[in-house]
Amino acid sequence: MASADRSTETEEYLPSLYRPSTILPISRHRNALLYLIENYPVTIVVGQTGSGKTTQLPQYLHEAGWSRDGKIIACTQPRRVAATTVATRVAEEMGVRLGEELTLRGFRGVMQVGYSIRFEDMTSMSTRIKYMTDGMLLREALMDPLLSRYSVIMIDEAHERSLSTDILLGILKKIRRKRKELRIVVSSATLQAEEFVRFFMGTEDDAQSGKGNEKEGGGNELAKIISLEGRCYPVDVLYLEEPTENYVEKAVQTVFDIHLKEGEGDILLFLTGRDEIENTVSAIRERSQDLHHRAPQLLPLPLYAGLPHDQQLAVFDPPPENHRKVIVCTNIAEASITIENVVFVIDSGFVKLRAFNPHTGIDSLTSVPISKASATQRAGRAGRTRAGKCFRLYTEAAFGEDMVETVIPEIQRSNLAPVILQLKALGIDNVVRFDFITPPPSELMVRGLELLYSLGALDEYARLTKPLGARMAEMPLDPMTAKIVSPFRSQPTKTQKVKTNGIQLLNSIEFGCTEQILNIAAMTSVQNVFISHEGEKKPAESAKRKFAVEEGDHLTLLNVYQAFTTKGQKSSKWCRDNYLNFKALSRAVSVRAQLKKYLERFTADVDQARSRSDTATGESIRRCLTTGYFAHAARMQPDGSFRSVSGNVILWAHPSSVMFNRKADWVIFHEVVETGNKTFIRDVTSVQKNWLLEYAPEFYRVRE
DNA sequence: GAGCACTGC
Repeated sequence: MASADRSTETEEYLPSLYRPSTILPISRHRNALLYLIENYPVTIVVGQTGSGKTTQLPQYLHEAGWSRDGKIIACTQPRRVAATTVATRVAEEMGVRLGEELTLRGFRGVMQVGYSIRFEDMTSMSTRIKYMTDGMLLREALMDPLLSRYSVIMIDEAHERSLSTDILLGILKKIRRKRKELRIVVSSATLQAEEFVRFFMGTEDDAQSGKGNEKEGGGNELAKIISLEGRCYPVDVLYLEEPTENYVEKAVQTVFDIHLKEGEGDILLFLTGRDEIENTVSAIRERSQDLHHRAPQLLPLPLYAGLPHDQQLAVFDPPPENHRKVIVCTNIAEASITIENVVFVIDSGFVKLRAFNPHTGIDSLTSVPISKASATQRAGRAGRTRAGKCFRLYTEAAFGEDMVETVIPEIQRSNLAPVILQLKALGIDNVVRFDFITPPPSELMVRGLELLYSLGALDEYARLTKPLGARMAEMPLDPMTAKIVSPFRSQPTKTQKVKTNGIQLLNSIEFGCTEQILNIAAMTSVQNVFISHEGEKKPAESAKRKFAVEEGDHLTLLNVYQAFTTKGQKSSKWCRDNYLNFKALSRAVSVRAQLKKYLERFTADVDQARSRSDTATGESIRRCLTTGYFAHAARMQPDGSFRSVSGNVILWAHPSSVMFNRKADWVIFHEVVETGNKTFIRDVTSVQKNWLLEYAPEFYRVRE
């Protein structure tokens, strides 16, 4: 132990190129890992942060020959940033190992180690180890259903149970039956290891009947667990003696208690959202003025995903002399972002979680108690640099009795329309019987199937339609947006033919607005287009008004996109002057380019479509939007609220919408978010009632 | 008249 500790210290002085990877805890398990992977189809690696599994295991596999004969070792990550940083680091390490070829070091390393994320494919023919986002591997499965290029597929951070991870696990279990030589590695936190084993042990029929067994191989031959110790420092966990009514107030108080009574080290405070964070930062700043001017000072910094990028980076800067940083953050710092030098963690015990209600079709975003796994993860953030302390703003009894072990997987609380579409495109005809590690509730399945049917992506036998449904699945868009971008008509179903005199869902080419629809689809795919600098709300509002279009947000977003790419010349200065988010708009440009490539592949008529786009009117664009968003329709009530068509729910235009204080009758909207006690619709556009009846006759006939 | 956890293709 002593020697391990010493080498950890020296590590910080050494350039990363010479990082002595042999001292990582995983190196002791090298042979055991290789033995298991050689002899068992599935290996579950239980490893804490800092065990080195992500960086070392793919290298061991490479050295052991798993990348011979042109095969590739894949390692998936739930986040883009992880895929790129890990790949870069492993390329450096391998460069060192090829010591005699010093001049080729970086080159050789980068060529053998690559990464693939959306918009960035850093791989080549000679790539042997490939880090990638889990969503990217799923995309590849559309082209190569057996993922035949890969000899080993490691699903890293599987315990996070992202949508893509869960789908991949089911797909991999299926692939493994056809490719006995494929090796699957699942990396997991302690709590869920057994669940992964049970999943891979069970046959498909067992999954349906709810019981696993060990039929295949006649025993425990399929999946094995191996545990790696992590490398982190001990963290003292402290609880409240009495529960608190107001954790925000308690948090501020705890910050000052730590500041006055504890030693050096920064503080990480977990809260739930932007509002709470900004209020807390101000409260800490205000109360800091009471500190003696020569005593150590506090520097409170907000951190959440919606914060402009430069302000996010501020949390990594070393604080000025005589200052202690207090980073007040959302869940973003639980797994996505690591900040060095944090010694104290304050955990509110809450997180905002999204859940989809299949009866109303509404996504709610509400604050709920975290899971035990999350609490452990948050506490661990205090022990990355040296021994730390975690102050939990709840009682030990609440931890033991009120908190669930792990959070409900995303697949059990999401709109499944995109999942179903993806599975169908992967050739899974019977999605209800698909081998999910945890099957989603049937109401979610039914709702998803209904939506896809009404969009024309599935026929009355729930088969994927061709070309429309198949093409929709290929595009990186949600199904409703994919419908309006897709250049294909849906084939009328038998009942439609009878009931609607042959009127069908049209497409953007026929409406003559393909170019505009591409821009709108790209804009609704990015977040936070408008920025409001703190204390500058007024000028930001009037800047926004310049782009506003009376008919709604979609045409307003179209205006912004067109201004950015023409007048604004895609410049960051122009964005600043107009209170627009340069990064978001640049991303919209990339998304649009990508969507355009899909369209070009789908149809040779794009040029023709472009010439017709000059004649596009606001009305034709709004009509086209209606063909995809008819299920998201609502009607304004006399009091200014809206009543939704499906679920009959009271909705309010989001304050960011141009419809916030405008009169309208019928509208369609991109998304609904329920927060606290109000339900908001975002990206709202006015339409006419007869368009809804015209473009979605069956949907509205049923509703009436 | 007042507000948006986190990811990913």
